[in-house]
Amino acid sequence: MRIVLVDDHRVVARSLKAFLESFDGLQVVGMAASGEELLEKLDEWQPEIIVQDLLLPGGIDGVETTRRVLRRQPGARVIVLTASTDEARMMGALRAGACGYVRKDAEPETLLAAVRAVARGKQFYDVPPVAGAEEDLTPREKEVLRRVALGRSNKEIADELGVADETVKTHVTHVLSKLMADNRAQAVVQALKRGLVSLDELE
Amino acid sequence: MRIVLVDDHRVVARSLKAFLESFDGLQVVGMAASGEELLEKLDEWQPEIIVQDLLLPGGIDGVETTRRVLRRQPGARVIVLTASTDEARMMGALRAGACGYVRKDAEPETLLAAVRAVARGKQFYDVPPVAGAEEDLTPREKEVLRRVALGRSNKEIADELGVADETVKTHVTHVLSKLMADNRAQAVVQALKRGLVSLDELE
DNA sequence: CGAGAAATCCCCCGAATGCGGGAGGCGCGG
DNA sequence: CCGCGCCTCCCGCATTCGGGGGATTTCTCG
Repeated sequence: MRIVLVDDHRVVARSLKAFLESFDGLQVVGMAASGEELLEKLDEWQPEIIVQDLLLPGGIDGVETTRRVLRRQPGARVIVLTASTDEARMMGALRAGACGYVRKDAEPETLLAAVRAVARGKQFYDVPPVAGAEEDLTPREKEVLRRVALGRSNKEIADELGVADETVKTHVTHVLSKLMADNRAQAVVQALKRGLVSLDELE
Repeated sequence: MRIVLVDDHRVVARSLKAFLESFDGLQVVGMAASGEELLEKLDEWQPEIIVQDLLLPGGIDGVETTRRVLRRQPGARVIVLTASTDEARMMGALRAGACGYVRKDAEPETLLAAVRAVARGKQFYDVPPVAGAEEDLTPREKEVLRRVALGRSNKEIADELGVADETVKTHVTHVLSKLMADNRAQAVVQALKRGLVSLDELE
């Protein structure tokens, strides 16, 4: 099994390598710290399985990385290995074509099982604890929410988006309602918890 | 070297074990997923070195874990291994007596170097990229900030703290100034980025 | 003792926020 | 075709925010 690890935490990546390679038949043929790096080396490595964190630095995030990898190598199998219970992002990865999902706080055997299941062409999902009602914000609402998290005022957001501030107020009201938040501060926290925006991308 | 790993991500912990034990003289004699678990097994394991994440589940966080461990085993050496560039929390751990600090996105050799340095009685700090002007909020200001992050209004905070809302306004103004934030939403983001509050503790 | 920080309270004031409602246009799928 | 969701805009209104000023007490530290 030719495996590639994608994790910006090099200590973690190298350790995963040691762990996985302690089992027969598993070989880590490459490690990347970002989506860009993975895409660069993809042809060279020709991995069968990609174990990938969702929280990656650089221009393309984990979900986008998965999407692009599978477009280039439809035969590859992507296992998402992530720390946070990041439902929105996880759903995104699955929709992007990942066929495995393991949380970092799972038993190591779980990851191993995932690798082996996926290698046999099966899917493997370390089931999330709760289904969780998918709060879907409209594209516009997400844009507004992102800017709210950046501390922008309604008027500033209106200027940036080229609309009237009444429009922004409407969007904000809808966002607050959907996130069950009483004000922008709570909306920001909720957005972060649900992975609608990430701390790292703010600034 | 008797090493104990503390990380709630079991996949990561087990992998670290594999990585560290691939070197002579290093032996992982125990792994814990929380501060409580570590404290329970401390007498049994008798570790010389403890490699510990700062973001731990359960009642006691990473900093508090370090503090308690060193109170019980002053001879033990604690290396903090953390993912986020979490300055406030890091400083807390150092003040609590940790003698090593390595970021998870460092080179694996860095962790190895840290273990070996610490084993020889030295300190090892994988220097943070920027010194970062330590914004020290007063205790009261931190209390207020936490509640701002919870989405409380000034009046609500005033009631909770049993003071007048003008007082809260003063504190909030000071916090905004110190965090260089223009409004509460930005203050929340800054607080999260600096580890003054953590996402997990918010509800 | 005196300096200074911390915490508390007070006033004024303009701007931003959040809520309620209404309303028109546009595109997509039944 | 007709409805429905999305985006857009508008009005009014009570509340909250954030900045400015100044004031007091308590406490620590040199």
